[in-house]
Amino acid sequence: MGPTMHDVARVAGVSVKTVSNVVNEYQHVKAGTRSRVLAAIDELGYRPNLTARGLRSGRTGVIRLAVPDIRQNYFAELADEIIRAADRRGLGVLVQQTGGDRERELEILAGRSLQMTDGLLFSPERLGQEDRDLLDVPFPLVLLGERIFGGPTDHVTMHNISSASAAVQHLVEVGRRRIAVLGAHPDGRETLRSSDLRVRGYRQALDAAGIPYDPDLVRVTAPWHRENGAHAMRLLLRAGVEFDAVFALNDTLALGALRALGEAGVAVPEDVAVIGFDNIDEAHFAVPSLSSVDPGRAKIAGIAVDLLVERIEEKGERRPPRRIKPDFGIVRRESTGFPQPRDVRLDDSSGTALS
Amino acid sequence: MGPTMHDVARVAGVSVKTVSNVVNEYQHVKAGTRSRVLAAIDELGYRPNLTARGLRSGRTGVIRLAVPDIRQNYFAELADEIIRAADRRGLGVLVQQTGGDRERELEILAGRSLQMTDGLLFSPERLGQEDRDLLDVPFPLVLLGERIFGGPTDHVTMHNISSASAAVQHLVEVGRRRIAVLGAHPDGRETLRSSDLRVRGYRQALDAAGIPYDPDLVRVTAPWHRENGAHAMRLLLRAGVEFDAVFALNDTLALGALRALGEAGVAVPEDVAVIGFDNIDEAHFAVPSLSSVDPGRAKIAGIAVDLLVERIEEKGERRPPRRIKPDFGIVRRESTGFPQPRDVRLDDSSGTALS
DNA sequence: GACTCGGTTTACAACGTTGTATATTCTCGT
DNA sequence: ACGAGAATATACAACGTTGTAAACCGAGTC
Repeated sequence: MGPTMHDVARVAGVSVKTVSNVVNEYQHVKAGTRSRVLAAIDELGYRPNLTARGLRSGRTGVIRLAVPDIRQNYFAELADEIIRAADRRGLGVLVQQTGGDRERELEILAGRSLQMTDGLLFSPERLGQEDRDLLDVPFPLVLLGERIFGGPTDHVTMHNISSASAAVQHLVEVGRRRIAVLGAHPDGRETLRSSDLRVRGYRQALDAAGIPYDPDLVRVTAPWHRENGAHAMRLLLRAGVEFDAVFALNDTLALGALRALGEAGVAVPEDVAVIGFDNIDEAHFAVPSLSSVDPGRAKIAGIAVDLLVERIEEKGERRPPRRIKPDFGIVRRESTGFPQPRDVRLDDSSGTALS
Repeated sequence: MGPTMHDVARVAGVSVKTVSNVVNEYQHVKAGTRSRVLAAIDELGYRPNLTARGLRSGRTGVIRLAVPDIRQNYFAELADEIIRAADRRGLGVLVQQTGGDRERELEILAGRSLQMTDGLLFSPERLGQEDRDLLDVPFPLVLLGERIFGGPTDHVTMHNISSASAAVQHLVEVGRRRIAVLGAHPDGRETLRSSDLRVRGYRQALDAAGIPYDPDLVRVTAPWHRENGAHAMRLLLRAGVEFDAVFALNDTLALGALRALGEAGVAVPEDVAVIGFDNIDEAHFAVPSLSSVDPGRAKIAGIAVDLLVERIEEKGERRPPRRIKPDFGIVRRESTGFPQPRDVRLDDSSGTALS
């Protein structure tokens, strides 16, 4: 254990509180005293004990981020943005993984595990609308993603329907009419999962373009891993259904699909155009480079941290929960016939929505 | 702020210490007392305050992991393994990023930032052998990676030379003799960086196979990003140097190289065989799938956490620093002519049409 | 020279927990 | 019945920090 304020106080010949005042840059400390204390701090190599400070203040300066799996590109990139945003505000980020396990997600909410943190950013993968009441937890919580709506917490999500619709519209604009979907969810009923929302956007775009809906083109694929994208693509090719474009509900599926198309000798984008969702870094470097929906990840991270900090600093009255969706954009790349990557910003609802 | 032990004690009609004893599963508590306390805990929804516990015990149950950039596959996968290993031991992981910035790396070591942690796992990217003395820090530290050797701390690294040599030997075994290297470092002198070590392994393998060394085949490429891999590959193709294989010093470079080879219409592995290093998840799903060196990441993570825990629990005398290198393996995939077994794990219903 | 009033410094308690030492109760053998 | 010794429960202090209130100091005022 390093030296404490008491050690510094003894060396400098002052009281502990004076040391504390110097450390906390309190105004009314005489210059001479200050420099004596600073010298002692330097001499002893004193560092404030944040645990003790945390006990006094009730704050730790650390927030938790709980995601399904940090290896998934989307979450790695999200974590990166969140760590940066938190760092700018002087906060550390403790990362936890649920591995897409419902029990683990419940544990996270129960605060059963580590709670030496000021708040939680939570991106659930198995909890659903029916678990909404579990979100009423006794600590600051901001929800990420689209599995639960209308809960008692702040919620940062994306324009799933309209951005999916814009993606499909982009395929229509490059002349496609038989557009397959990869990544639908087995459950027939339309729910509030992102897969269902994105499929809804797909149907809206078809309607708007006057293209009939063909259920054979909507392929069930879960979970959204690369191999599943490839597998679903192979099945679709084998099924003999005619199609000239693919809308993959995330980039990872799309990259798997690119692989399967490559294996089968199908040219992209000549024979089949492909667009993904998430705009992960890798989309830029795939062969061919992958067009995608950019959901505004950096903004999502910044807003999420801001909301959480707001909640942490909230005194008495709790303001009502907010739901925020950043702007999205369609990134046109080779897989839909745009050789030079060009980022185009679209927005169906001018500015950050607040609901 | 939630209820404290004092609240529980009052409700249960016992002393705080008895509550503490129940919470800590101390042996000698009468069954009746225990159940009364547990009932009170339940009624109030009491949760122990880990900050206070940390102050008493001097332990926080949290370790820091500092890596250059969590978005890089290697580090995401390393972080994943470390979070799992730490979780198994009841530890949380606070993730920090240095962004490959020397100043940030120095700050990390200075403990200037957050030190409400029990120890640090540190993977530097800019510090080098000359900074060895800076590693003598007043908190438990385990070093990851190969930028600094012989420092005063425990160090988990890999068999860079022999595994690189094995990779090249694998290329020789599949009949290649003109083997290019992607990812060498500009600095001429051989140092202890992983790039230099891996190039040394390359030369050893050439010597062993009786293949002459051709400096034109060793391409300087830094940093190790996908686009640089593609760029270096394009330059090599344009340079008119003859080659029938590529050893990329990491998988990310190799994936970039695959892209450039694809663009140029060069067949992999028929015209050029490619092997990478790190065996990131993505190598498995590239087109074609990428052969690679598996450095034993899971073991690295487990050992690193174990060493750190050992240091944290160390009482008086400090044992001398250890250096540990897990076993490595060569993973043979399509890019060196080994067709990939289709091991697909999926949902029952995956890949089918929605209707 | 007593008095006021800021600036400066201090002692003390408190944050919530657990180790130590001590007190109380129980169990058992004689 | 009566200790001996174990089992059970308690009071108090301490971890390192900071808020509170009070004390101290020096200079200006009457």
